[in-house]
Amino acid sequence: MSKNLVIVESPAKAKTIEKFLGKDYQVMSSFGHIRDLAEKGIGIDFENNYQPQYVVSADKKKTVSELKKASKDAEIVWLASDEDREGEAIAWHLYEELKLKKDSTRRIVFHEITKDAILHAIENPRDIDVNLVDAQQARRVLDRIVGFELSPILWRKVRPSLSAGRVQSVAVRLIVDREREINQFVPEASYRVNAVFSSVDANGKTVELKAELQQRFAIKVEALAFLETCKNAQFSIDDIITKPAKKSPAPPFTTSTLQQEAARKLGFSVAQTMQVAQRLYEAGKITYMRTDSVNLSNLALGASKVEIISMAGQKYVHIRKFNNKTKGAQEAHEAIRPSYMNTHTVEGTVQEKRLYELIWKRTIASQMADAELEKTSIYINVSGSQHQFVASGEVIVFDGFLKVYMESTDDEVDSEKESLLPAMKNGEKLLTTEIVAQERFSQKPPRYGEASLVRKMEELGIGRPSTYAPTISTIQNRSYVEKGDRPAEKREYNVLKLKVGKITDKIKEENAGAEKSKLFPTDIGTVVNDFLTEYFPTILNYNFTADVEKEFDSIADGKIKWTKSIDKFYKKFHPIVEDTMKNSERQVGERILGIDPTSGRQLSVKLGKYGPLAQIGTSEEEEKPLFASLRKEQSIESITLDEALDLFKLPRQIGEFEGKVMTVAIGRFGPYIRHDVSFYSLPKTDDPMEVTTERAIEIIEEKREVEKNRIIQTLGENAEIQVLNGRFGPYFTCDKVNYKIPKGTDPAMLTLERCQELMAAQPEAGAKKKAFGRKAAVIKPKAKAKSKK
DNA sequence: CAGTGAGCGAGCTTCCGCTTGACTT
Repeated sequence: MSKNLVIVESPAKAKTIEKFLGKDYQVMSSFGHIRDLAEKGIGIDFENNYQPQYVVSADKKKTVSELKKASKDAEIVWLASDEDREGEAIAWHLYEELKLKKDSTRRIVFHEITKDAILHAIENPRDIDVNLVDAQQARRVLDRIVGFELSPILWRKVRPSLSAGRVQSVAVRLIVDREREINQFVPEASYRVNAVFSSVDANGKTVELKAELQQRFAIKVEALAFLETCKNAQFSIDDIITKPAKKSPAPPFTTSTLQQEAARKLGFSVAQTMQVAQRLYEAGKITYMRTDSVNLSNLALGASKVEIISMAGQKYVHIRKFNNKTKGAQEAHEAIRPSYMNTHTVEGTVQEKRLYELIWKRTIASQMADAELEKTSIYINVSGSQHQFVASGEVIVFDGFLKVYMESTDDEVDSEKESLLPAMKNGEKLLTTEIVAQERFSQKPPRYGEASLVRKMEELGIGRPSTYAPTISTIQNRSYVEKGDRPAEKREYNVLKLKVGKITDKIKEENAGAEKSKLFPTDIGTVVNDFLTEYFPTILNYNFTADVEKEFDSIADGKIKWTKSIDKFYKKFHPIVEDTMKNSERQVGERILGIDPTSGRQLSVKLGKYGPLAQIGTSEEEEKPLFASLRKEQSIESITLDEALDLFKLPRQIGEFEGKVMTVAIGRFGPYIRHDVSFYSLPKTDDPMEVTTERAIEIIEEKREVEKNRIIQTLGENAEIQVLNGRFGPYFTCDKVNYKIPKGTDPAMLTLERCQELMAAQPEAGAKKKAFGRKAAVIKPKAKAKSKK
């Protein structure tokens, strides 16, 4: 039996620390928080000064009893949870729940998992910081009050099972607000002028120089006038300016920056990044992945230096300490870095390899020298005009950290890469090959993706490293926002070109504004957001979290009692909750679009029981209203009267075939043709409003042809085995279970025996389920009930 | 797998932050 019990939050951490401390120390993990407010009801005693009702969570019962047992046997219990608000609370909950004694309990903290740091911590124990614990209790109770009082309002006024909270509701607001900005955005056009100049260099060779006019023209007439002056103008170099410049590396990764870079460079979703990082962490390959700190341990700095020297040389080393600038950062851990800097690559899945490599490069680069550049600008005069062209180029004099890593940006890639410029002299005369004035449009604000939303949240101090990924999932699970693509829109632009003394004027077409995997607000998200912002502007304010954080800081500093702080909030908040519950209307987000010209009745859109719908007439009128669902890509907010009217043109009869009527309509799975009792999906290329009788018959016959070819052969006495052509290629089916056919086997040549072999080799799905179900039943009774069905 | 849209009204849903597994097509 060990004399000392050390309790940390994470089991992987426990394993590492145990190695440092030797056999007198047993290290166990609490797996995070061990208890929380009661799940049933609100879990706060409002009659008794907001007394929190704590309960050991169901999944922590086992952990707690194990810890209790070990703590009884130990002489000293060392509470080594993280040094932040949550960590302090974990230590306190452990102290309370394990019924520890003050004399035999020590609170210790360390920011990095190194032997020195841990030994140092053991030598410098302290007491539990009660004020910091109280700040956490205030945070916890506030979040419970906000979440559990707002959500029921939504159940009543909008739809059951919805949710609201300090973090998620503001995250949704960011997306709704951005969507409105985009909808209201009016692109501004201007003319950008580019020229290609030529000259002869010292060796008599012709060289080219591309330059852009420093000013843009707002209107076509001005651009044309400028090109006119260029017709007979002289072009000469006015000045050449060369300036040194430098680029510095980005700091090492935090959770948020790792999520952003993995999204940009590897295309990972936020959740995927965290899963892969978790595996690397558990394998001991990287430090903890949920952190807001950019700090590196001295050990890591030293190891980085060694690596950089052996890889690139001493002059590439530049050891830096980065400062954290993010709001509310609590810095309980190090930045995310490789555990061993001399491990350049790891074994594992492709994803693990790629993420590790990213982390390694980012860490190493952060300790490397600045890149030194030389920026050159050549200014070119145009006789008869005060405007100047400028050509700019950039040369890397010393690559520094760029040798290993370059941070990506969200901005569209600037297509004109700056590069080396030809050698030229002041006053040199230039000839033009062509000058082009091209109409350009200002860009609308980009929609948020998962990672860029996380970045914005971090900037506002909303959410924590451990909650970014879950919050992003929650707002999608509640259908407040959806991840989706928007195709590019065709846009015309004007090009004026001056070449060999002649100006041509053309209209060209471009595709602009395509977006992939971005977050779009749904109608329900918009309705919920508008409702909450109207009635609870304080909570929905982007600064609400930052404001309450200040309050929590005061509590942590001992300046104010946590119950007093909560009381002040609750006394203002709760009456609004009651009032809203009683006096607000049911929220359907109705918009009246205008009058249906054929019936003269009102046309409106709103949220219905099964989603957004358009409605002709009102329920007060004698004649019943007509209804039509909105299409998936339409929204209450942006649909126009004409678009809504079109919805009522379906279902549409499109003639007869084999004596039966064909109708075209749009269902849950998109546009389809209905003929007799069968349904035929319309290919994407066919517009349901345009489909002709002939085309419909063609589609029906095509589908029948495919159906006919579906069965390759049947086997067995009662034809119980069918070899079929499916969406993913040939397969065979028996007893409603599908089986794969190995590559290289001709499906038409399959024999009954071979099929039976394959069936034996691929165990039946039902049997598998049963086995899992029984195993699960021991731990979770619910899983058993599920698998029986 | 493709038509809905009013309604008896039971009993359910929900927050944010710490941490890992357990389950599965």
